[in-house]
Formats: sequence, C-alpha cells, structure tokens
Amino acid sequence: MSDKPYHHGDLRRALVEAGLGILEESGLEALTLRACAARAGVSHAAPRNHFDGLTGLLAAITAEGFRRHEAALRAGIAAAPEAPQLGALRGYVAFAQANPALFKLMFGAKKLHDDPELSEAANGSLAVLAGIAEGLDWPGAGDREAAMAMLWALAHGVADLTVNNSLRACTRPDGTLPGLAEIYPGYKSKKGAPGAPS
Amino acid sequence: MSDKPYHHGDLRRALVEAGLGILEESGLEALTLRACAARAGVSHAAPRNHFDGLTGLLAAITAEGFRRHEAALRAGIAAAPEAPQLGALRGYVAFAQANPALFKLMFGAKKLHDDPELSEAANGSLAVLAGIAEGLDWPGAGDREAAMAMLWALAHGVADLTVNNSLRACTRPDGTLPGLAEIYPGYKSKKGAPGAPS
DNA sequence: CGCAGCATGTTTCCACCGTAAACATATGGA
DNA sequence: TCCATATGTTTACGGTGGAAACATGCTGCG
Repeated sequence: MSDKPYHHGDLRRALVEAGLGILEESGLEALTLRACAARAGVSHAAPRNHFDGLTGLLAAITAEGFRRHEAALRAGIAAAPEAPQLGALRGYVAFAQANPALFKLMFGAKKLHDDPELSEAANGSLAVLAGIAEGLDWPGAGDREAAMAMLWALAHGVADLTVNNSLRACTRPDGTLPGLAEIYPGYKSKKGAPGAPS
Repeated sequence: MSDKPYHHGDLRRALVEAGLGILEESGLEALTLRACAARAGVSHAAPRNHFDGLTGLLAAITAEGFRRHEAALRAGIAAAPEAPQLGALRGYVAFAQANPALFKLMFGAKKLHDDPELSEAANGSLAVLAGIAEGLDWPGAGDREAAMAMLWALAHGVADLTVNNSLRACTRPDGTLPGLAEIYPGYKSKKGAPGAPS
C-alpha cells in the first residue's frame, strides 16, 4: 500500500522530495504544506492521505534529513581515518553548511510528529557518534556517554552557530573557523574504532 | 517620543513583556503578534506603530533575551571565580534550560529584523565570552578567536541539544550531563581575566 | 485660548495558511 | 460485473500577518 501507487505514482515520496527541494531553493519559511502539494502537482488536501497533517510531512522530511546527516558523518569519518572524531565533526558541520534550511528543520523549534521512521533515522546519526566516541580517549572525559556528549555538543554548537551566522565574528577571512582543526588537542584514537556500529 | 507614551502608557515595553510572558507560559508556537497585542490590551494592528511588523517585535523580544542571557553568563562566572570559563558555560546552559522558548527564539531559524538594539544586545553576550576566552589557555587553541569559538560552540551545543531534548540519551538519571564538569581538562585560568570587558 | 498636525490606536479588509468535511474518481478483488 | 476502499478535489472555516481607512487624543504653535 505504500510502494504501489494508485493515482499519482508514489505521491508520498514526491511530497518529501518536493519539501526537500523547497528547503534548498527557498528556505525553511517557504516550506508549506500547500507549497509541497503544489510542487508535487496535487491539491493541498491530498497530502492528508499520506501524512498526519503538516507535522507528519515535516517528520518525514526530517527523517530523510537525518539519513543524509548520517551519511555526511560517515563520509567525514572516511575522509579522516586517522582521526575519526575530527572527521565526524567536520562532516557534521559540512552537512549543516550544505543544507542550512534542512538542518534548521531537523534541530529547530517545531515539535514534530512522533514518528517511528523519524526516531530510527535520528538514532542512526546518534549511533555513528556513539561509535566514534567509543574510540575517543579524551583526558578527563571518563565514560563513553561523557565523550559522546562532548563530541556531539561541540559539533552541534559549531554547526548551529555557523548556520545562524552567529560565529561570523570568529571566522577567518577565508571562511574557515579557527580552532576547528586543533579542537581535539588531547585525543588519541584507539585501534578498532571504526565508523560506527549498526 | 519613546518614553513619553500618549494613549496606552509605554505600549512598546508592554508588548515586549507580553511576548516574554507568552513564551514562558505557552512556548514559542503561541508567540503571535495578535496574541501579544491581546495580552497588552490593544488591537492587533496597534503594534505596527512601535515595531516593523512581527519581525520587529520578535527582534525586540530577542534583544531583551540577549540582555538576560548576558546576565546569566555573568552570574555563572561570578559563581565560579576560580574557573570563569566553566562558570560561563554553566550560565549559558542554565539560561537555556530556564528559558527554553526564549532561547529557541534567540537562536531559532526565523530571520529577524536587522535591529541595532538587537545587535547591541547580542554583542553584549559575545563580549562576555570574548573576555572569558581571553583568559583561556586551551592547549592547541592558538589565538583568542579560536578559544572563543570553541568555548561558545561547546556551550551552545550543550544548551541547544538540551533544549531540544536531544541529549536525553546522554543525561544521567539525576539530570546532570556527564562531561560537563570535566570538559576543560587542560584549561588554566590566567590571573586578570575577569567577567568581561565593556 | 484655539486650532492644526501628528502620534497613537481601531476597524475593516485581504491573502495565505492548516484543517476538515463532502464529494469525485480510480483501483482491485469478490 | 460491481462494490468497498484508497486516493485526490472542492469547498468552507478559523487563524495569521499585513495594509488601508478611519477615529482619537496629545502637543505645540498661532
């Protein structure tokens, strides 16, 4: 019932892609139920057959965002095998900079529908960070949760402040952020701490 | 012209306070131009005489938020004279937890009116962090901007993820966040690095 | 003193939004 | 064949921000 379209041809997926396109082209403020429906070529009431109102559609878009977010984390880790934590941080920030509107939606203020698809996607990104933190031997950070919290918070803080242009005062003329490369002075990666579990 | 009210009695301030009250009581989604006007006892078109539409009102509310944010930073610093950076971080997070809706507005996705009052208030908080970073001798963080960016990003990341309940998986049963106290393993505070300049 | 001008606030209207219900249409199985 | 149901449309409603016309009261100048 979800991959065998009747009238339109997988309208559910079309609506999510329409939302992602609107986010890229026009930003978060333009992300409207009616706009998504129009871009998908259907009436504004059609989405109700596939999502629980606007919040349901936003939850589906956000879930796709977390899947891409997880991919960005893995890409960053793969690009820096000798320092996976730093690579994950770079991937985290790169994703936010490449998809600012989507990032704002994912971590924005709006309360989304409690969707199992969304939970699973978000947990995917979390699992990547958890796997990375496993190999992080931060001086003073005792347990795994502490290391993960510190890593996540640092990455998210840089990403969010960058998206909101709040770190503008700290960025160098070439656009890079000072301290990002030196941000893990005391880490040393243990062997056997690959990309992530799951 | 701004402190000598004609009809209402400082409606501008009343509207900002109404907005802050709505944020506290009902959250960010309830923060509406019409709701603020109603709470201040005027028609929904009255705010237009004092603000440039909704974004102008939100900018004024956000400016007041940054003033309180700066006060929270200073309070956190004063509470930990031996470790001002850690104190500022605690103040940053405490403010976000005490005023989640206001924090979301301040660092949320909505593009606010470019207001000199808002810029000044935001720069006030920034100056506090800059003054703290001056005294931060983080191993590997070369210049002042780097230290400030790291400090700010870490504080903001913890605060934002806490507000969005995203760090729920990392919080201890008693509600504290692991790693927060041990988060500055290598810092040592220099003498003569007080609360902040300005 | 009195009136003109302007700051302030209200009323009314408009376009857009999300939601809901009634209605239309196409699909697939009995 | 024919009906139950999934899918999509039309229409309507309340709520939002914004704009214009109108009303009200202060303030300063003659």
